[in-house]
Amino acid sequence: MRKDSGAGTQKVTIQDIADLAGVSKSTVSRYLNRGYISEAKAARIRAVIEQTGYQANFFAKRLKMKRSKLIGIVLPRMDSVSVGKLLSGIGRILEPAGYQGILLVSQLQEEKELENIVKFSQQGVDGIIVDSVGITPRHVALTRQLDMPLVYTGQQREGLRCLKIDDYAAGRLMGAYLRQMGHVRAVFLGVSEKDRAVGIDRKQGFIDAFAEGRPEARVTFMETGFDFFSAYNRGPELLTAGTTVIVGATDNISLGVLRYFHERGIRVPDDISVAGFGGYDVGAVVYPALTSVYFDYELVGMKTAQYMLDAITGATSHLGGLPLHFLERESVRRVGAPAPAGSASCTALV
Amino acid sequence: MRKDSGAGTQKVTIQDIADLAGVSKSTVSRYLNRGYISEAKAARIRAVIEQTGYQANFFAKRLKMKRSKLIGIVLPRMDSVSVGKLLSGIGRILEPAGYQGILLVSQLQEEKELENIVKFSQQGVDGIIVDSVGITPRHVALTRQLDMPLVYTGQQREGLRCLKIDDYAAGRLMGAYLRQMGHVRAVFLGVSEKDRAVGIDRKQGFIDAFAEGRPEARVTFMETGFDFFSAYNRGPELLTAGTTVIVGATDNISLGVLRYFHERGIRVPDDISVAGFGGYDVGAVVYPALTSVYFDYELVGMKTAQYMLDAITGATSHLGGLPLHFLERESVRRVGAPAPAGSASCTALV
DNA sequence: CTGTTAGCGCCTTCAA
DNA sequence: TTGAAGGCGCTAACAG
Repeated sequence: MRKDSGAGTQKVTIQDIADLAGVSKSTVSRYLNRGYISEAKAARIRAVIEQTGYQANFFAKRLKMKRSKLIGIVLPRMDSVSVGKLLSGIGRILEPAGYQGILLVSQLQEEKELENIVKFSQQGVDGIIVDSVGITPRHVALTRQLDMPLVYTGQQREGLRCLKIDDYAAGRLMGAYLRQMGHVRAVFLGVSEKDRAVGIDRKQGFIDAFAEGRPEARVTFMETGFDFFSAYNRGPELLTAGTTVIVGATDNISLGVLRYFHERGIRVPDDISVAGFGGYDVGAVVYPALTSVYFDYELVGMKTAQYMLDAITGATSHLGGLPLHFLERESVRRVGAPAPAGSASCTALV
Repeated sequence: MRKDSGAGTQKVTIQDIADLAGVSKSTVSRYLNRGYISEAKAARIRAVIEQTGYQANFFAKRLKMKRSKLIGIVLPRMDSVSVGKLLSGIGRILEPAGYQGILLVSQLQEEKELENIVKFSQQGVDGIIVDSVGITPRHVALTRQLDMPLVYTGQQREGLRCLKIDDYAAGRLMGAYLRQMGHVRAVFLGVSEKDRAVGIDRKQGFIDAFAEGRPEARVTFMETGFDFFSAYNRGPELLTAGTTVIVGATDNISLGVLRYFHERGIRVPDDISVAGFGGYDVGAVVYPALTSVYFDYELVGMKTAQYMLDAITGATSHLGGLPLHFLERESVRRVGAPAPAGSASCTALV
């Protein structure tokens, strides 16, 4: 005798409902997938399923199907706004396609990142999205080993599926803006060069556009971490002679700088200008509101997920570009002679 | 002929390595699980596994085992610092225990939250953690239906496994502090009462402690959303006669208020005090730094996960309390006569 | 249109 | 200790 109701999910199998409906397993299976059954039996089956609350066993199904409808997502960390947005974007695409994301966090460690990729591949996910902090040769090798598609975001590497904002272009956008605002000497408060995207490309883009055709322009580089506080602690070294603007590689860094200046009674932007990258909401709430380059991480997530889906189905991807948006707010002031009008655009499509 | 190496994971089965090692499937299986095999065969098997890079098929294993080692996590949203911390905490416990979290996001919709729980139950996870925005009778009913443990966090409900910070106590902590700082008239800028934890408990705790034994004390309630901007927009209504302090139900709300006051040239805390809840890092960077009650969401995550594990293994949980920490920073000033010394403690264990 | 027959890859008695 | 056999729940030919 079988528990007829109330009891938990998962106990009743396709066989049970076949018996109850007086048909065979395969008929039920057909009903469940693409029909080809008489309306009469379909109705009976439907009724039985209804009243038993039958749910197909996920693992049995996957074992047969060879496709898990699961996408592994490897993240460097969890406690970051940009990661949150990225995930929202990924989910926005994955969910309607019937896929589900499953996460593993690498805690900013390369070793763990690799491990996580391997772990996912063992679990038979259909694809892996990696928000990497740095793609090494080992990543490349591993990626080739795997028999499932990998899509990287956050970092870029020749020959791999990658999708990220154009950090170099973002840097240029900021560099061009500050140049046009008349700044000549800047401090770029950046992060480790191990992070190629943020540590190198973004910085280099800035320097290139800032210095372009101006031998007198000077950018001093200083390194810090990703959080407010480590930036705050670099505060005392920031004010070198002639510097008129501090550019943080991320908004968080710039926020730390803003705080430091506030405590020292140094007024922004009157005494010195500050700018950042990311365009987080919080930058609009502090005062002065932080001038920044906005990255639409949610869109990055969406495109990355689409790239993944295309890779799975074998479709060719037409992803278009990732727009960069310049947020001119309050933390930068114009210095020296006014630049020629109309020399800076506010939105670039790269 | 079989591809001997290089090729992807997942193709080689237990049968393959049995053949290669000249033993039976069951022997290999035994080797994989708890041994009981001669060292000789064990060595041969080990070698073969090594060189083939064999990985047990996840789904086949789960199908047999009835345990997935997967914990479903239902989140209201992704783009929030507290959710990120919560997840970090959960991962910290789950991972060493050999479990893995798998996420579904409800986008703050009750309907989706319920759907997500059902979805997980179908997938055969071993347990579900729900960071809920409001536990309804339907949640209660559904929880009873399921044959796997559910643990709620974020909200509380009799008869369900719940684990959350004590919002009432947090409210009291703030209320007591402001009272002791001499404030008499406050505006509590809170959220919808549909969110019982934040919308009701936190507020009520504040009111109770703030007004305790002081018939002259007055708290005006105003409702807003969870983001800076909706709080910012309530700015014009904030300054009612005699009000000396604005308490935001979350730090984000208070940040919006701070910005509004800044724009109006209203000085904090000289002209008016502001305080919040959450104790996010960013509150330390704005100026004045925001006085707040700190919630250790990472710890909440850890305890929640532990609760889950205990529920799975049938162990009884000894979870202890969740500490609340008062962050006295710069945004509140003392008004009127000094309160009797030593009447406020800075840390409460609840 | 439907039932029968095979497995998917793994774990687990059950004898040997 | 080991191998053979059975089955987890489901899908996918294959005949009818």
